[in-house]
Amino acid sequence: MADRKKVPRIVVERLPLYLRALSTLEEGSLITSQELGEMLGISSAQIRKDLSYFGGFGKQGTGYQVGFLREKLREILRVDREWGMVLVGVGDLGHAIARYGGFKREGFHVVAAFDDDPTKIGKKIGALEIMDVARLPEVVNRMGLRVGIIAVPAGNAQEVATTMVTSGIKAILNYAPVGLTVPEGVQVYQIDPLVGLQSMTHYLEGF
Amino acid sequence: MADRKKVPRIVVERLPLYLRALSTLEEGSLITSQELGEMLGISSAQIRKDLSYFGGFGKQGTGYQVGFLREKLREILRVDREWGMVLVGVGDLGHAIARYGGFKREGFHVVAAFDDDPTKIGKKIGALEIMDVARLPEVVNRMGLRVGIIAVPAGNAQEVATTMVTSGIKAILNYAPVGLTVPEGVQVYQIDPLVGLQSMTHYLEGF
DNA sequence: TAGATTGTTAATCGATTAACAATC
DNA sequence: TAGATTGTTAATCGATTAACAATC
Repeated sequence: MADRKKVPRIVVERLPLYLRALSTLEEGSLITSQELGEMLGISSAQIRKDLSYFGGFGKQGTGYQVGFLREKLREILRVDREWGMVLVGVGDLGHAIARYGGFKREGFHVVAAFDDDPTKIGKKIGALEIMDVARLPEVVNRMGLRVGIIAVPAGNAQEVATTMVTSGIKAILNYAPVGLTVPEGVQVYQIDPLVGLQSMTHYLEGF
Repeated sequence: MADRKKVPRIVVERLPLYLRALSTLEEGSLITSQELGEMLGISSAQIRKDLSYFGGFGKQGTGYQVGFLREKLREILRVDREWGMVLVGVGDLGHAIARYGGFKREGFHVVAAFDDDPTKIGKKIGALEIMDVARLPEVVNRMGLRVGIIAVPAGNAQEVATTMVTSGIKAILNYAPVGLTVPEGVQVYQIDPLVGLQSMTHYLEGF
């Protein structure tokens, strides 16, 4: 019943996890914040608090209807539609990304792929023709794309990000191991496996 | 000068970023917390506080010696050595991971690769022969490995994680879109691009 | 020394948890 | 109604920032 106060980013980042857990359950069934919390290793209070930023989706004494809550979360996250994405960088990682079924299944589709390597341009990746990155602005504009994926080496990532932003991209999934500078209002989500490895090894005592 | 109080995980996860920034600088040069903060978009106070959990590495009035601080961070994170890693799941993503130069460059090497697909077992990935996942415990034990990477579908990830843990793995980089349950003392770092996409689209108003 | 920046303490800010009235 | 669980407020916890004495 809130919707007034600013929603912390960390709250928004938990909603996809709730969505993921709900999709393992029967549409028509009921679930309590307690049960959902146990599935995710999160307190029931946190789940109720998180949801309350966006409204009241449950029933006292009963819990939440799985299908209904799922629909509401999809609306909040705006994943109740299909999103076309532009991919820049078609190396090993780019190939894996373009082919990954987990994105498509959730409505995220790579609809254009770019590289700056002349030996790759013109080749196909699935049904997609790899294009010269110079054509990115034109394509993003024509297709009205808002989501971009960066899978180029660290040294080229900022340049690609800047091009994306000036072309109209508003959300960037960045696989390059470098922090990006983008204007206010543009989202960046950093995929950083090396940070993961390097922080985990800190805890490996005695090896 | 502290080293008493418990270090928050979020602090440990920032150290790799400091390390990354430092490696773009001259070994022998000096840097202030102010400058390092500007490079990373972090306050200078936070950098000094983070470092103070582990000791005093700077000089008042001067700043930090790049090479020295870098060495200290490498010790703290235990990345002042080579780490052998076991990879399970050799699909597109697994291939990209095994071939990724960014891990090797920082001393993280995939030294054994496994899959449960009979058509893949025996094939090579670079110099590595893909082995039956049934042999994982034996290999992890023999090679004394502590770090594992999971690149299997969501449905198999927990099973793989459990096998890894019973085999002696203490740190898991998990690319499967599912939360893992592991015993206390085992580290998990979740790579979750879909969470990234789904949380970013929330902010895309009016598209 | 004079100037500058660290390392640390205290103040602030924000997120999580606890508790319970509301209500289904 | 009686029992249960939400939604929300207040209390707690933890992380970030500000400020400054220490000191190079």
